[in-house]
Amino acid sequence: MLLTEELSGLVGRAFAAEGYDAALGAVRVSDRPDLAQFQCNGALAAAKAAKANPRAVGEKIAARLKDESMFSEVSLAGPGFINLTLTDDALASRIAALAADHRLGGWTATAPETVVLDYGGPNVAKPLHVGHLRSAIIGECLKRLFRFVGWTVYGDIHLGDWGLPMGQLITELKREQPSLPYFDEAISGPYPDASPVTLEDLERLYPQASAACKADEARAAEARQATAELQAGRPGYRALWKHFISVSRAGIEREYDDLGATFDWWKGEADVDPLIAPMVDKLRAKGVAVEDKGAVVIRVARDDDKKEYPPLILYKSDGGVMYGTTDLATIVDRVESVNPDRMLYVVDGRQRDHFEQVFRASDIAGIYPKDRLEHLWFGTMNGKDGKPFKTRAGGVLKLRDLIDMVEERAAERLKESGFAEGYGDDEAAEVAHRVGLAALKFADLSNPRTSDYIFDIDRFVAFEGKTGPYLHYASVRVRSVLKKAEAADAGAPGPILITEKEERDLALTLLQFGEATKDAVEKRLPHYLCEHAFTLAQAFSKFYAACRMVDEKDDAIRTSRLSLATAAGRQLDVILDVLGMPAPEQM
RNA sequence: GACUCCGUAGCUCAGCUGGAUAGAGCACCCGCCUUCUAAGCGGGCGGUCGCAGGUUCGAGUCCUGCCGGGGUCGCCA
Repeated sequence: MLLTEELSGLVGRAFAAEGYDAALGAVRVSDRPDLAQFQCNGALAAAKAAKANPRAVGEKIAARLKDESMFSEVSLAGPGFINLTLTDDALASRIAALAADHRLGGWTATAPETVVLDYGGPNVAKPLHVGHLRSAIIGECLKRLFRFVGWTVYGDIHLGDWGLPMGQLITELKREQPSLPYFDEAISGPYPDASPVTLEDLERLYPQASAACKADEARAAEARQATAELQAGRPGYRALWKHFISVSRAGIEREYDDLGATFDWWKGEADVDPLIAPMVDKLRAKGVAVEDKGAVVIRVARDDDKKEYPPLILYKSDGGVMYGTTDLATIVDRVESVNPDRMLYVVDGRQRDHFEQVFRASDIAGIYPKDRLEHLWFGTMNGKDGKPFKTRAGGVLKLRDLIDMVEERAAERLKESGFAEGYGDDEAAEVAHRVGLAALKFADLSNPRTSDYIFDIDRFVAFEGKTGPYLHYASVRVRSVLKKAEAADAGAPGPILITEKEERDLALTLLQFGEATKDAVEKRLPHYLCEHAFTLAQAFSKFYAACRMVDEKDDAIRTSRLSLATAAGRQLDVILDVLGMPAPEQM
């Protein structure tokens, strides 16, 4: 049980004994650490409801708590805050339990769920750019976090391989190499096994095609036509399209691998293509899908809507499908395959209206209830000027280049600081990779998911203060000092004995891990976990600066500190693993 | 125009169901390596919480209006 839950239960019983709602006993970490470790504000709420004096209510509750042996102090302050401070013995016994737990006090879901987590969402032929960063990083972290608390998670990359860009690629290639057999309607296969394009070709063709279609309506129409024919099953286009996907996927896989993002499913929009026709037929029969202006749609607007929700288009008037169609069919697919308790989408907030449409459509169609579909949207990534991020040259920054930049900077810092002395080239590169990636990930994850995001290179390569590398540094120092202790035969970690303020603060921080994981899971907000990780690293750093370990003469104090350091290091490493940014062995 | 997210220290941001003296990090200034990694630790400077009303014993937090910015608004994804 979480410490705050244990305390809330205790205080809640005191409220109940005085005839109040036990829920008023909610205890949380104190806002005023100078006054107490924990606080309960329930007396204020109780007094409000009962029209009584809050201090009088507080006095009665406090009086009932004074006998509890785990408190060293129970007091009433201000308008009616109940302040609680634990005895060092009570803290020590709870740290002992935490250290014995292989999850270091992490929260365990009371009702574990099975969920599909949809994140990543890269598109065929488009190299990943900074815009893909957040979905990958947040999604990967949520996947690990949910698993950590006991959920079953299927991570699906949901590859964009079925829309208009495919038709644009086809028509663009046709202009360059019109003699390829894929374009000859007289030929229906077999087609060559070798791809007519390389990854570099695709990355050149797509922007070319995209620009051409924007500038020339005839080209756009041509691409739409090709898309519709591809989706209708034209053999040459299908064969060509398969090459696009396999060539593209290899590159995409490599990039996610560098980011440390892995997926259980590599499904694409096209995988649900066979489900679309039967799905739409069924919905037409039910009267859910209707014809409108030549298209087939599901109307999702409600009378009490504040804004106008356009219908979800299943078939365009040219017969092609849209991403809303594949999104809906993907829900069908997920219900049929694993029938999860929930489906979660880690996608940019600019698509909120779209998901609202899809979720409503799913609900109306009876495919899957809306209240189990969640769009875990994240903020828009802007440049320093508040406008959509662009490089100095005005283009998009490739993810690959960003990662290289950060790792180079990490390597430089490693050299400057003299940390890399004695490391082989391989290890130095590995350290730079881990530290650089942590800088990148922590800079992203430590913002609340829903906040808009100022993309700032300088922030990503800053390794001081509240950063990923700071967490790594703390982790490495724990390892290092424990190694030194072992070499000096300083004894095994012993019973917890709290004497110094820094020890007490570290213990209290360690005990807050459970709440941090619970908050992060329930709100689907990784930054709660980041906040805790930083507080923990800070508490350890202060402890490290104030409390000697290896050469502390008092045996009991020394071995206790080794225990505290061990617990702190293990908890930090568990968190770094969940955040997807494991620390190097040394740095 | 409608809807939506947002406006907190010089900069980037926290602030949980309204509660005590609004917190971090960076930047700036001062101090700390003959002792376990100074990517660290301690101290200082810095805020009319966009503006104006309202609800409340109590508002950065809730309500209304205004100002300023981002985003979305049927056959792109």
